[in-house]
Amino acid sequence: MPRPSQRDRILDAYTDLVVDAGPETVTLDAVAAAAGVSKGGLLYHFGSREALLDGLLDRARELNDADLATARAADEGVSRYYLRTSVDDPAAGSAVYRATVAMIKLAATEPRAAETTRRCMAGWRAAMTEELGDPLAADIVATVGDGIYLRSIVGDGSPGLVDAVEEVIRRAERS
Amino acid sequence: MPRPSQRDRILDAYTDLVVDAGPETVTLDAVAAAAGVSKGGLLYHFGSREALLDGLLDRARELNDADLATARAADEGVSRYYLRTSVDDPAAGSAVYRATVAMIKLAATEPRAAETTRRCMAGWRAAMTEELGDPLAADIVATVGDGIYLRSIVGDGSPGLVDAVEEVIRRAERS
DNA sequence: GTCTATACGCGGATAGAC
DNA sequence: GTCTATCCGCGTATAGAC
Repeated sequence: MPRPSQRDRILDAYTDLVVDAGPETVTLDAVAAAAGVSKGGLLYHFGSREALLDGLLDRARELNDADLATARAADEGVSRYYLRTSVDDPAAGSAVYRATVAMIKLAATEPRAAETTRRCMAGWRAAMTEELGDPLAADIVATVGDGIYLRSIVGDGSPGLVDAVEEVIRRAERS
Repeated sequence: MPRPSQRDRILDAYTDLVVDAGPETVTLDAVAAAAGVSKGGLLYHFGSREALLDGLLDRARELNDADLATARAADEGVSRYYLRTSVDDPAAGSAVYRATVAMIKLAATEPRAAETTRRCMAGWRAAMTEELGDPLAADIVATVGDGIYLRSIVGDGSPGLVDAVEEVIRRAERS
């Protein structure tokens, strides 16, 4: 992994700010300061606020797709992988996780972000349906994962589910 | 029910705008126009943007509490009631539903909204735990409901779950 | 490539008429 | 109580130096 480009550093800063302050309060000034560049410098890399959003969304999508690929290749299976990584802590979370949370927070306001989020969710649901065979079981697992994301958006964890991933899947599968 | 006060009309307009455009784009001008008053008129009733937010949050909380009380009294039980009403369509939704969606969208940015949302969620979870006995089953049902809300935030329905409410609860309960 | 300085528009809030 | 007019601050974007 080469050292992160200036572009990536800026996107990292933007992502972090969105995750812990919310989209509305994030200004170009704040992003620039957090990334260690001036506003002018930021606007050299991303011509506008919208371009910055697109940058975040593109990267979120890439990270998501890579993560889904990893999950598909994992021994534990997609469902287990998804549920397990959904209960991560947003603050200490992985790059994918933080990008995803940022994307969802942005989705409350930006149609583009909502669209990208739907795409990502659909990918996971499809993979889980494929894996579990039973569409309803897949839908339950996917929805539980989505619920966990919503909770982290509102600053709530899902402690009860962390240790119950196996059992949740087992119950979802019963017919 | 007396005809809605001007205050309520304004809150209705604000709620609707947040639900279908997102918090970031909603200006006092837009709210005033939608409510059929001038910006000055709006600011007579709510002294600031923040006061307007508080108004929405207070009402959302009231509506939520009343809804929870209804659910507790319902023959079908809290879990079934919660899941069933969670799959409502946001556009055509009830007042509680729209207020809740608005609150969650606001939660992405406003700590106060996040706090209120957590409170509301906790109330439902508690009621379901009480009802089902099994904490994990309650947690699963609650999380599925939350996931359904997240989906409607990003403009996605949960068609597969609409007709499967009974079955979802049945599976969640299995131990 | 990155910075400083500045122009510009918009949204929030106030003052005061009616 | 509700309106119009106006002010002010802030955030985006541009121009141009280095």
